[in-house]
This record gives sequence, structure tokens and C-alpha cells, in this order.
Amino acid sequence: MKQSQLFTKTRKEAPKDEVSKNAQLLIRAGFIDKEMAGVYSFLPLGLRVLENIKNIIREELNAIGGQEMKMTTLQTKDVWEKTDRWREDLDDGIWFRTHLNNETELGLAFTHEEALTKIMTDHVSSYKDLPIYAYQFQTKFRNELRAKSGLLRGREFLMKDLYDFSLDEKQHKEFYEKMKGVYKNIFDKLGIGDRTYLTISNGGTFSKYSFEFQTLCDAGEDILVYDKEKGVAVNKDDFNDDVFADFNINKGDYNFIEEKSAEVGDIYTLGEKYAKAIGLTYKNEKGEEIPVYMGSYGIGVPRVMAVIAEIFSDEKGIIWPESVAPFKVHLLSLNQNEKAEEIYNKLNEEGIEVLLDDRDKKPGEKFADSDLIGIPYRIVVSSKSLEAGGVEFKKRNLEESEIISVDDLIGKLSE
RNA sequence: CGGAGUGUAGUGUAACGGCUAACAUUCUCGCUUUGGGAGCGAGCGACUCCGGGUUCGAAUCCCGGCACUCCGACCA
Repeated sequence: MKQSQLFTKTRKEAPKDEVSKNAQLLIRAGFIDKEMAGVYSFLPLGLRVLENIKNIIREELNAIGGQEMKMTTLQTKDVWEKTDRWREDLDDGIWFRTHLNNETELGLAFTHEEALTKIMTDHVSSYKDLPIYAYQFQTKFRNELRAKSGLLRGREFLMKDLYDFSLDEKQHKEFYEKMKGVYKNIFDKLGIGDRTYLTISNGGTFSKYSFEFQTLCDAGEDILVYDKEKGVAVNKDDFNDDVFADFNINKGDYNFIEEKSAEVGDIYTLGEKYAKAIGLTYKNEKGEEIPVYMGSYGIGVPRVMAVIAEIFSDEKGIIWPESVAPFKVHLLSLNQNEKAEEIYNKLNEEGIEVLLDDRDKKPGEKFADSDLIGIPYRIVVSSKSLEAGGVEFKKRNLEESEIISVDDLIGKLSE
């Protein structure tokens, strides 16, 4: 893409109504736009990052038999009443409610267990139908009492939610364990694997414990108690004798430290609760009616994006991991648009995603913008570089640059 | 939802109760410049969040509302 065609502009200063680093950087660089507290639009660059994150998740989920679908946001109350989640006391912090013109009450879904369980009643009848792993990327609405920290806690946000529909607890548990590995792969690919911990946490209503994936991050809302060497982590809220006993943790054997972290994913066992309430059952070999055993698995996509921006940034701007970067290469033309366009075409033919800065701007501004936007590789074409024999090649996260010939560029980028 | 703070050109800031609301930046035009947000000049851009009140006079003080930020509570 040519930057002269990109409608977003960068800005030197962050708006004063944003304090969080992720929102400041993402707004300054033109990735997102704030509509209101906790509600952000994704601009072209931001959408590219979001889609890259989605694709990494999608690839991993499809590999284990996940089937992508998309449910509705608008929900009628009947199914939610069956699970007792239409309650008015859930208005604070959870429900956005609305209604049809005929006054039928509706809610904007904050999660989709009920909706999907109900759908499954039309498609599951035999043990032969199970297990099923269905997921979606869906906008969730949560009427948070206090949105905060930019993209970290929004009122409208994209979530990947996968649900497993299993024959019994055993089958569910096997999948649950498998998902721990899948999530690890996902966070590794997203570039935050080395600071993301599988974390013991409160199980909520349906089981005593659940697991979260917590990423070390100063802007996070949680406090992680963890042993880096042994890879054992517990949410500080749940760091107690009960946990030690249940997980066979002898505190003396560990070197626990505390650090702030953000919950980027969670995996829950739901058990039979939803199936029983909504009537999702199957017939086993003996013809007996058995409730389906369920689990749910979430990842907040914009939150992951925010955490990456928080972690991978310096005083000049963002430093995107290659896997999620909006483009692989930022090609800056310093008054050499003809030559630059030649290189641009060549890279595009190789399938390398390039943002070509062909704008009529001063070098300083182009450099500053490039650092702010944070594309992993920067290539400068200038009279100076051409005299030296090619183009200047620099990684965003390194100080050094080198001159390489245009012919060597492709090889260099596929290293 | 409790507490605190803040609302002034697109953005960031300034202005004692008193001149035509100032400066920087963005943007437009001209000239110069071309490796780290350059220089000179000219110009556009604000019912000072909304509504009341006090006052000869309100961006400024008071009341109400709304919005935003932070702390807390909440957070399948």
C-alpha cells in the first residue's frame, strides 16, 4: 500500500483524554479512533493488525477441529432466563438492553454460551454427533461500570470464543488439556509467549478452578504470582492455602515473585449446567438421554493488541512483532519515488507486504512516522543510499542499519 | 456505583472577574530546503462542553447536567 493513499494521519501528541500507553500510541499512529470511553474504531492499519491476530488464532483452532461460525449479538430473553442470566442485577457491568418497536425485550450479548447451546439443540441428537468444537470472532457488549486503560477494558470489543460440546467430563478434560497447548502456541506466535503464563485462578460458578493466560504487562489489572523457572503461576486473588493443597504446591520449593499482568485468555469448564438448563442432550449407545458436557475458551482480540503495543514499544513508538505487524516492510522514499516504486513492485510480486512512504514529506517526518507506526523492517531509498550501492536496511528494534543492494533485499527479508 | 480531577481551534497548551480569547502544531498558499517531525512570510480555523445564576462585565465565580481521565468497588 502507498502511504499517500492511506487516509490516516499520525500526530505528535496524544489526546489528553488518553493516559494509557496502548491507546496513546495506537491513536497517535492512526491505528484506532476513540468513539467514547471503552469504545474504539479500528482504522485501516489497526484493522490489519487485528486481522493478523485473528488469523493466527484461526489457524490454530482450525488445526484441532474448530469450526468457525458467527452468532448474533441481539438476543431475546427466553434462553437467558433458563440459565438465570437475564437478571436485572446483571445490568451493572454486564447487560446492554434494548427492545424492538413492539417492545420485545432484547439484550446485546456479552457472551454466547446460551445462544450456542440453543443452536446445538437443533444439531446434536446422538453420541455420534459429538464432540463439536465451534468458535467465532464476535463483538461482545459489556456495560462495564468503568472502561479503562484504552483497549484493555472496553464496552464493545472483539472476542474469540470457542465452545466444546463433549460426551462427558473425560472427553471434555482431554480437550481442555489440549487447549492449554493450543493457547500456548497462539501466544507464542503472537510474540508474547515468553511472558505469558498459564495461571491458576478462581473457577467461578461451575468448577472450583479455571485457568487464565496472564501476560506480564505494567498496564494490566491483575497481579500474577509466579515462578519464572518452574513456570507455575497463580492469580494473586487466588494465591492461598486451598490452591497450594489442591495443586500440590509446596511454597518452599518455589521462588514466587509478583508482577502486574493482563488476562489475555481464559479457559473454563462449564460442565452440564448449560446443557441441562437449555435441554441440550444426546442419546448414548443404550438410548439414554445424556446432557452434553461443555467448556468455553476466550481470547480478547483488541486486548491482545493493546498488550502487544504496551510491551513492544519505546519512546518513539510501537515495535510490532512480525507476525501481527500491519506490514512487513516500511519502504521510505527520500525524494526517490521512481526507484522506490520499482522496489515496491518487486516486493509485492514476492508477496511481501509493503507500506511505501511516497508522500511529499521531509525525511525527519518520515523517520518519525516510521518509528511510531512500528513496522518491523525499514528500507530507505535515497540519493545517499543509491550512491552507497543500494538501500538502507534497518530493523525497527535495532539501532544499526546497513546498506544492501536491491538484489539482496528479497533474500535479506526472508532470512 | 462511591471518591478525586479535568472540559478553551483538528491536536497540545495559555489567558488576575476587564482590550478583537493568546501561543505552538496541524492545514492552505508562496519562497527556501531535502537523512531525524527544517526555515521565512502570509492565511484558514473557537458561540471557551451544555443550561441556568451572580456581576456594569464571566473562559475565569456559583448551581445543575453531560463527557472524559484517574483511584476504588465490580469484572463467566
